[in-house]
Amino acid sequence: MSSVSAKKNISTQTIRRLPQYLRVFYDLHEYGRSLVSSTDLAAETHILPIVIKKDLQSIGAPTKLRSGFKVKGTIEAIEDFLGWDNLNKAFLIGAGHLGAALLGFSGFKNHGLEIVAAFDTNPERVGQEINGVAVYHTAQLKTIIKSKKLKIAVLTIPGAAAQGITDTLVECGVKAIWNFAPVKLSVPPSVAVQQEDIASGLAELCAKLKSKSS
Amino acid sequence: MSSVSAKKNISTQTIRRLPQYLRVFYDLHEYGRSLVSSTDLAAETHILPIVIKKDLQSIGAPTKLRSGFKVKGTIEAIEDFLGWDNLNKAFLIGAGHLGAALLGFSGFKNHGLEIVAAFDTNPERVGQEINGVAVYHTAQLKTIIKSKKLKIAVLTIPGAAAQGITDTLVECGVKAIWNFAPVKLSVPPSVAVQQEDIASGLAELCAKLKSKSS
DNA sequence: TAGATTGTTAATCGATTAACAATC
DNA sequence: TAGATTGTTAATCGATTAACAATC
Repeated sequence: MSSVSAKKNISTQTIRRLPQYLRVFYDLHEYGRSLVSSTDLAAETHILPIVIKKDLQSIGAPTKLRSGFKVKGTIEAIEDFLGWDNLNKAFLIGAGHLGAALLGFSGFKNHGLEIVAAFDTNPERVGQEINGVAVYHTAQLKTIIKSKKLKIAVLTIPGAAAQGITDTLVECGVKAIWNFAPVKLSVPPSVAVQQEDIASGLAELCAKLKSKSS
Repeated sequence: MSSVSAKKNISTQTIRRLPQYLRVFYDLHEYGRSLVSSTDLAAETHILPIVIKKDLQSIGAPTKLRSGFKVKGTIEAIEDFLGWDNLNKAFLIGAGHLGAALLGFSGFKNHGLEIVAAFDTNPERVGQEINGVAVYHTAQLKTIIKSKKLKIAVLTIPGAAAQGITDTLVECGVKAIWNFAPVKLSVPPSVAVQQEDIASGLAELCAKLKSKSS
């Protein structure tokens, strides 16, 4: 509990928008812009300027002179807030289609995440390398997690196996689980879980489609 | 505008939870349950019973006797609400890692979606078949969309190409776009867009992780 | 009946949007 | 200065949660 991060309840929605801001700020920085106003950002992102102002304000993005946010400082503020200022080592369980897609997503390096190992039970996959990441047998899970002191897991396995594996992960001291299996995981309160459900987005799309074609 | 669907503003969050309910109800139906109470559902899903009651109520799920929701009828209500009662034919653009993962996700057939064609510009992929879906060259996009009368697109291409392709899709009469590229798309109001940003979930996880390890 | 449940209205909470003063 | 901007407080909107009557 550092006195610096006197965190004043930053909303989930704000947090979800931060990566988008970060991408825009990276671009701006590359183009040499040092300041940018919330109205300019609004034009770029299609988000209302007040929302942007509030969001960036809430994480303490630096903003001098009435000429907008400091580009470099805001990048640092977002990265710092999310802990993306240094790479978090993570591992992935389930090297199927989705797992391989995530392993191939080089963008994670801009997002604070470096996947350093993958696990699978399928003999065809074990021993392979996917995008430079070695695939180990799940039997080696405990040993490797502990020796490499990995704390972040990405779960891309079928729902039926998810809770069992999760229990093992918790035993091994894993602190965060990014779960793509469509199953609510039970974990002790000290472990962070982020649940992704691809079908939620599809449901939203279908509802929009229906209302448009009324 | 059928008088049946006198839709009374169903919240986005409710819509996003529907697929989860649907999965549970499929299971219940398979196990032969014909009725289920919101308290039982709450135990299964870790969602508060009042939330479940409200959600299902809002889409008109049938619920007789003070003994809960009718399993079969609720499945039909959810499927009907989302338009998942008959399969929507869709196509995918960008047969890279993520595209292949989505093509391999057989679960879509339970979710009202059938991907019938894929497009890519990479000569190594064109002409291939991924999970039984043919990969065509993007040059053939217009012809095939129009001849098959496809209305739903799944975009798994790099951000830089997304808006250009989108313009073509709109020209061809596409009505819904599920966009996995990290770019806000500009479309006419008659077209539904669902934006997915994988980084949002990661940001949420990192924020949770930080607050737990304070 | 007693008890568990839905149905429905009200209260709370949180996030977005508006308004406007302060600034350089 | 004039004008665009941040800073900050208030108002609105929407979603969640609580409360309790009605039901079989």
